Amino acid sequence: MREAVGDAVPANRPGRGRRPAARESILDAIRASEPLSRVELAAMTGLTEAAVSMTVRRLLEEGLVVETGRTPTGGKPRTLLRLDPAARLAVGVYLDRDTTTYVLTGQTGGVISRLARPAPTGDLLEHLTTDIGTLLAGSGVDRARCLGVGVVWPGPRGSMARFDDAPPHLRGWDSEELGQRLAAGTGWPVLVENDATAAAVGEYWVARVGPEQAFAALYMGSGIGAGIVVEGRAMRGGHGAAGEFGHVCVQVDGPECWCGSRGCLEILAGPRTVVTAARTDPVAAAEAGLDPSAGRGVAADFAAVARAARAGAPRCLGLLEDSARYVAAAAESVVNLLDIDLVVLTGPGFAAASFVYGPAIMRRVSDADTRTWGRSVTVTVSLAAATASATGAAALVLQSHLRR
Amino acid sequence: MREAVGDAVPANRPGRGRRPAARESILDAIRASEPLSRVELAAMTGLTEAAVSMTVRRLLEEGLVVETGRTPTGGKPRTLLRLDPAARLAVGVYLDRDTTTYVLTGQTGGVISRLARPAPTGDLLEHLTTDIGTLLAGSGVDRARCLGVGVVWPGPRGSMARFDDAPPHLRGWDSEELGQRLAAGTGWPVLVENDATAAAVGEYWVARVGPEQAFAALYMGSGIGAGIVVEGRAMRGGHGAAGEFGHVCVQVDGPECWCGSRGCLEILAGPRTVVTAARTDPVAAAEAGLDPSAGRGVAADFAAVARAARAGAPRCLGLLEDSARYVAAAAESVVNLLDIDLVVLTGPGFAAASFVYGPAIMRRVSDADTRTWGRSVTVTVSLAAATASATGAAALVLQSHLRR
DNA sequence: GGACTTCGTTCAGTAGCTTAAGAATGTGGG
DNA sequence: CCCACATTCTTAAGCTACTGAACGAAGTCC
Repeated sequence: MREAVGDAVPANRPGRGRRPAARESILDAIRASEPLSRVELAAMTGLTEAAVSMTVRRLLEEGLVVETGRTPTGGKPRTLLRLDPAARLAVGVYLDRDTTTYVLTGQTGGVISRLARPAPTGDLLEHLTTDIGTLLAGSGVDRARCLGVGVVWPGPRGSMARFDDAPPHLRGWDSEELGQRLAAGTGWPVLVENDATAAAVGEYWVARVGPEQAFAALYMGSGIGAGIVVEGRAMRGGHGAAGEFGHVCVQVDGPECWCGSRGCLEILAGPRTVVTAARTDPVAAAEAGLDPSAGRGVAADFAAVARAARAGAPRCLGLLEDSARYVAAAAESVVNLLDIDLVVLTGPGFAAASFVYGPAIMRRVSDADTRTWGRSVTVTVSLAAATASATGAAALVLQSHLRR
Repeated sequence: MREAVGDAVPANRPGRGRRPAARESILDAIRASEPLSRVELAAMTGLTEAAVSMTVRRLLEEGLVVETGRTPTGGKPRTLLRLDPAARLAVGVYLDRDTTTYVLTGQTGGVISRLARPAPTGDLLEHLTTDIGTLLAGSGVDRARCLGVGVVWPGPRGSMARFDDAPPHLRGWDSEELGQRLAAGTGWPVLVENDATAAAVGEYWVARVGPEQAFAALYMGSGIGAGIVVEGRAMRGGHGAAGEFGHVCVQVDGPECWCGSRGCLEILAGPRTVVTAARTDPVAAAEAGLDPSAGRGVAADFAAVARAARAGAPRCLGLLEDSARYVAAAAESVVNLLDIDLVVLTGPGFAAASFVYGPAIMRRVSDADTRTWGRSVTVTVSLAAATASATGAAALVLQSHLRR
């Protein structure tokens, strides 16, 4: 029902036999904690050693996994297994407002090559197809190894039509349709996802988060969202629109939000709000070098404010700290509601300003934490926050394929 | 890892074969939409008709399912299948502050018999064991049909020790330990869960919610919590402490909460706050007939306030409406964050006051809904809100067993 | 060199599904 | 009444992914 566009793996595979559970759990265990030996895999997955042995043999034959080294024990040494990074590839595309970013990643999520283009003015589909071709050709890899394409755009899946401020080149598109037509054009399966969920899956994949951790990725781009991964599965909600972190209410009677509600995080503390405040405050605008008459877009201006704050500009720092108070409160709500263990800040916004937001969230969460809940939540910043969406899109493809 | 106390069903059952997926999906489909024929089951579950046929035969032999009636078609009529309500039983126990409620339910969640006792002053375990015995003996059912005992207490799983206002008879207990010792004492498997999650599972079970609905049960007892069920699975979070709806922040710089944070829903709008406000406001206290010097406990006083409000008392109504504004905002946060389709109000608090909270939540959610998100969230009140915890506890047992 | 330890594989058996064919049970037409 | 026809359900054979148990492999220690 809720499988993504182009996902070629129905829940109950027709034909003979069922979807092998061993394959998925073994690959996921190796991904999260490589290198691992077969005995360790058996212990971690709960499978028998025999089952592990057979499944691993198949994975070795397929080239997904390689044996690398051994560790001495009392008896026969363990043979260590890793994912072969180059065995399978995936393309991730991030359709930002003014830039389209393409990445080609290997099986472990590492970026092999990258391409950035200005947002297309002509036919979106044509641009995507040719740019993906360029990316692959330029990196000289075997196209047959590529598993598919992940596409991320800002905002939830579905139609862009209902958003007033949709980027012009995306206006009128529907994510399902885009996915299907791109799949038809390129011949690869295409997954479409929102930026925050993709970033969460990417982080889960690249940062070796285990399925035992309840995990939330807070994503700040031109808006603010959250991707939530529990028990190794991304939460997409009833209609693929989960993660609207920006519309968590942090002030009952706050200002009206464009969504029709009041006091949403987005309107109180979103990047657009921060930038607007900076543009209209002469001091802050001067600190950040903003041109109040001709803003260069939310993302760029937000980054400028963050740079200024980092360099010591007090007014810009103040604006960010105001915003961070709200974000921290909303983050705490999410942590409390879902019993989250790990919060990762990611996306271009947090990439620029995590030095303010990170400590603010950590303070707010840890206060109640140790005192009341007897847990400890970790708050970190993604290592590749700026490009998290695109690599996340690629990780989506890897995940969906390796779970086959 | 995160299986509950006494749960006899590990994720990968040792021994021969795997956990049969067909059994679970068939039982769940019948539960949600009985009566169903075998062909319909095949269509709904994605299994083949042969698999359905075989699995159903086993279920018939076990007595879990019965054939009841047929519907004409063009050819051979369909044989309709239902759960046999009395085939399996479960006991649910709700350890409230001053009352302990016991229910015995059948397989469909219907209550067969009920027992209420004042909270024990002596040995908790002994009281539980004998009362459960009394309940079963009094209803004259076959003890062998009983699958187990579900126990619900206010607050998350784990130790009660860290809560200052824990009821005296529960103080010092840890949920794991209680479950294990009760299991040892009675010989039945025992599951322990918090009130909100149990109520959510109960509602999911009894109200025939399907797994395609993302579902949140908001529970108001002496505190306020949420149980979240997505894709048919209760979300328990990293440490079984998910659902702390009461500690969603609805006002960044709101008053300090006992949890160590600020502006939590609980402190702004929880039943305790409402009751305190009513006790200290002479007008409201008079309307509700509260004795300001000797409150009868939060639950009772809250119910009194709600009764007065329903009868037209303006001050009490005002207090509830104030509270409802906050609850509605927090509910909206949850709906937006998790893309929830269905919100059910349950627990004694909402049982008494849903006439205020229901419309308030509905208004707030539906405003942004149709305008922005193109979805439609349903807000309803549980049919058995007052006893939802106890029946939910029983439903937990049914669910865990039938998923074997 | 042989006992011991630990790791990994092989082999037979089984549960839970599949596909494919057929049996059961109704309807409607001559 | 009997015979197509439609539809539902069952049976039979086979495949796959596992399990358990025994065995082979590759080291260490004495």
